[in-house]
Amino acid sequence: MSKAENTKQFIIEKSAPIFNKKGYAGASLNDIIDATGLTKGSIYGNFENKDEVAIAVYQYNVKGFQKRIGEYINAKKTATEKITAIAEYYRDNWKKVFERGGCPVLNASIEADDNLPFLKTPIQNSIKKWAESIASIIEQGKESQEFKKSIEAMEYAYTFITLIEGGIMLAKITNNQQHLFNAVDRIVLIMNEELKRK
Amino acid sequence: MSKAENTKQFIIEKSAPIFNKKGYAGASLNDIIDATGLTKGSIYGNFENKDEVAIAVYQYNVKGFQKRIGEYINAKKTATEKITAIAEYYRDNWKKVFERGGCPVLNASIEADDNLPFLKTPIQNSIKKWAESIASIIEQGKESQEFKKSIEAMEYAYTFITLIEGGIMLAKITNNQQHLFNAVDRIVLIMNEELKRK
DNA sequence: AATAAAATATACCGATTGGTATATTACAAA
DNA sequence: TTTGTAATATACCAATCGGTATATTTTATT
Repeated sequence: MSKAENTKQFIIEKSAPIFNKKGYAGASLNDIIDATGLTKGSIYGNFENKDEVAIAVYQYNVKGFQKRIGEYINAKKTATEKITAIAEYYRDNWKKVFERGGCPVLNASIEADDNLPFLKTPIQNSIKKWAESIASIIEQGKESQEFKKSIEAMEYAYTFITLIEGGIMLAKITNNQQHLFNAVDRIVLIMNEELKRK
Repeated sequence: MSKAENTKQFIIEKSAPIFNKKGYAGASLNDIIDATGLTKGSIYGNFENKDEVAIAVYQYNVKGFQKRIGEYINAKKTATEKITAIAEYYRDNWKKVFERGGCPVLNASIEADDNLPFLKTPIQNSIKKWAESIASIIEQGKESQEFKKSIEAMEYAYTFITLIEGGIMLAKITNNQQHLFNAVDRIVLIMNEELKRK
């Protein structure tokens, strides 16, 4: 990695929690400067403008999340265990997730949908990718005879995301992680009651 | 209503969609000035500062939502019908909700939880109130023998809110209202499968 | 109609915003 | 070790930010 690429990565990593906590409009260049210890010239030498930083930070945040939950999922073999691992991930890591400012997908979605067109496409793509990765687990379950063949994998994937995001929002604002636990428990319940072959 | 009270209300109404779309950090005083046609002096003659406007606008947005969904719910008699009316409300009004910038509770929650302490208490109170109003419907259903006596009303109320908020977020950012429909359909499904006496 | 008070408008404030042009420093190749 | 270039720092910009002090207008009371 070149020095510039290194600095670029450094800026992204240091700015990541700022954008996720304060939002795009709330995160100022001075915040980035303070967090990195760099100067304005260095920021703008590595990024065209604030939008570019925001996009890079969003991608970084999502990638980090994918990696962390992916480790949970990939440690399991069966589809049943993998879906259960999603719930386990949030049970084990809700605190760290909250400390980082919550789910980057949720945060960016709420701010961007009416206001930040340049962020919408990256967000939409990341959600689609996320849903597809859950759907592929469900498809695996169908092939392994764990789940019913008639199941619409993508529909259930989006339902799971709905529960996760709603649960995070509710748990975070009320300071009560139980709401998130209930949400992810329901994912497991839906799997057992609707996906599983009986 | 005095003239000042009138102006205050006028400012709130005109600023409401701005705050709900742009967020607190994104909505500037100039936005409020443009939307109202008033001047800075008039704004600050009726509100102490921007925070006060934001709080008043949030209360107004929530109150409006409560009124509109309340009309749907109060038009029904049985608890079963009332819960179903929640789903019907979003099916019928998703477009208007989206045009207003989405759910004010969701929007404000995401922005405030790490960033706007002055808004957290109003949000927490409105969520609690919302959950209690759903829970009271469930309690009504328990008394009328529609629902099982063993049901934890508040827990289900929060699950329904989780589904609604997650569904709105997903539908809005993907431009696909079906995600919201699936979420509210699941509320009805949960009612039929878990709340109802068999 | 005169007057007091309430409401709104005007004009300004310092601080901060995102961004740029230029100067300086660090680094790699010869 | 010199030299060209890449990377970072400094210094500045106009515009906008939230907020305030004061002037003006509108309204209600007598």
